[in-house]
This record gives sequence, C-alpha cells and structure tokens, in this order.
Amino acid sequence: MNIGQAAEQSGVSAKMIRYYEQIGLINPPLRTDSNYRVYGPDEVHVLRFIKRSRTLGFSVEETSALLGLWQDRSRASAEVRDIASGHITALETKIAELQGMVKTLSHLVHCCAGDNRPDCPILDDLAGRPAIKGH
Amino acid sequence: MNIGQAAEQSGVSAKMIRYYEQIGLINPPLRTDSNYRVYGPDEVHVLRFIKRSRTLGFSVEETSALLGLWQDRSRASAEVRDIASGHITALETKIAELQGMVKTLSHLVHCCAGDNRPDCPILDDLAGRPAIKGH
DNA sequence: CCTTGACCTTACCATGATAGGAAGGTCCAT
DNA sequence: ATGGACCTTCCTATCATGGTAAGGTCAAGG
Repeated sequence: MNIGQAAEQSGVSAKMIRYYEQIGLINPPLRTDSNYRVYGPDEVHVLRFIKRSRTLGFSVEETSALLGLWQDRSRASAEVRDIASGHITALETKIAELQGMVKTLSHLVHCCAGDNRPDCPILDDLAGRPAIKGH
Repeated sequence: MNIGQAAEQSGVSAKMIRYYEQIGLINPPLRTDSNYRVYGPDEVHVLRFIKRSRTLGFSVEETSALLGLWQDRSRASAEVRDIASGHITALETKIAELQGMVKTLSHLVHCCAGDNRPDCPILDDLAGRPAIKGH
C-alpha cells in the first residue's frame, strides 16, 4: 500500500506521515524499487493509534511515550495511567482558564447595551478602567 | 522611557514590543539620537491594553481590531460586543472539546487498575479496540 | 508505443506567538 | 576609562501542520 492509501485508511495526512517518520515517531517503512514508501496493515494500525492519541489532545511527545508502552510487551499499566492522569490535570487547568475568560467576557458583554454610544465597557476594561459595577 | 521600562510597566516583554511594532500592531515610537526607542505613558497604556486583550485569549489580529475601535472616537459599541461574543462562542466550543477529552480519559483511567498487568484499557482504546464495558 | 493524469519523491517556505542568542553600539556610575 | 547594564538588528528555534514546486513513476486508454 502506498502512502496515499495509508493516509486515507488512518486519517493521518501523507504529509504528516512523512513528518512522523522524519522526527522518529514511526519507523521508516520499506521502499519499492522506485523509492515509494510501502505500508501494511500493522503500520496503518500504528497510524490510527497516533491519530486517536493526537485527537485526545496528547502531544506528539506524549504520543511517542504511549506508543512505546503500547508496543512494549512488558508495559506497565500504571505508567500509562499516570501519563493520562497528568494530561487530565493539564486539561482541567486549561478548561478553568478558558472558563475564567468566558466569565469575564460574558459579564462585559452583558454590560454592553450594543447600541452605538461611544462608551463601551469591554474596551474600558481592556484599557484598564474599572468596569461598571452592580451588573 | 526606554523599551526596558516600558516592558516592565506594561507586562509586555521588550522582545514582544519590538515584534508588535514589526507586525504593525503598534506604531513605531520616536528614537533617540542613538537609535533607542522612546516610550511615554500613552504607549504604555496601549501596551497594557494589548496585554489584557491577549490574556483574555484574543488573538493578535482580534486585539488589533479592538485596539482600532478603542482608538477610534466614533467607535461602535455593537461592533466590539460582536467581536467579544464571537470570541466567547469560540471559547465555549474549545471548552466543550476539552471536556470531551477529559470525559473519555477519565473513563479510561477509572477502568485502569493501575497495577502492572499487561492489559491496559487506555492503550486498548488508543489502539482502536473497544474499551471494557460497564465500567 | 505514447500520452495523460494521478500518484509519489524531496526540499523549501509559511503559519502564530514567543523565546533565545550573537555581535555590536550606548549610557552611566565608579 | 572601564565595567556592567542596557539598547540595537539579525538569525534561530519552537510545535504541528499546510502548501508549493520540480521532478520521477505508474496505470489506463488511444
């Protein structure tokens, strides 16, 4: 199977497959006489693993660690769980940050009549002036 | 005031001040005879505006739009509100995505005994095999 | 057999926002 | 006058991905 088919079957673009090979995340595949990369079902399986891991928000580096544990027969389940737990913590921190932003912005938007008067609580806040109190 | 003081007072690094100037987000300041950038309180105020906007998650491009509206005397409050509202929507979409990731991962982590047995539901999920049902 | 079009190859450039460093000039206090 | 703290420009890197260009390959159909 050529790289195009492997890309289609795995959901990873051909571009990214070559990139993953270049950075050592996946092993270089066999080549045909005409230098085409050749992939089999196992390689596609690995690519799908990577795709899923990336979709779940793991970095390429974390994905690399997970991939190593997956392919290691004497893998430690606890180690995988720790990576995932750490990732959950990071995600929750990020979520809290974003929620803080939404809260601030929602407050400002609700204070903003949206007419064309020149005073705007959102801009006033960005400019460092205190927002209008009491809703 | 030199760039170092402006950086300190605004919370924007000197590096980023020069970058913002380069991409046209801020105007080039006056220079001394020895080619040093010179800033005054107004410029610091603009930098603080930018800093706050970036902290609230607006991109540099959105920040540029907000800055233009802030500095425009005939600014339309409604336009600012629309930018902020769109940003809130984008943030909420992102939050929902992250929460989805956390949910999936939490489920997997809770299915994972964390001992050293070789079967690991997290890896199994990443590999595309169905997770153990019924928790 | 030859052309056409779809595929593959490598190599380079771009993104967005930020940080780091090198090499050299400037300013101020000792 | 010297040293150290600051400034200048220019180059590099990050992370993951997309694009493009120039050229080689393959299969199908005329």
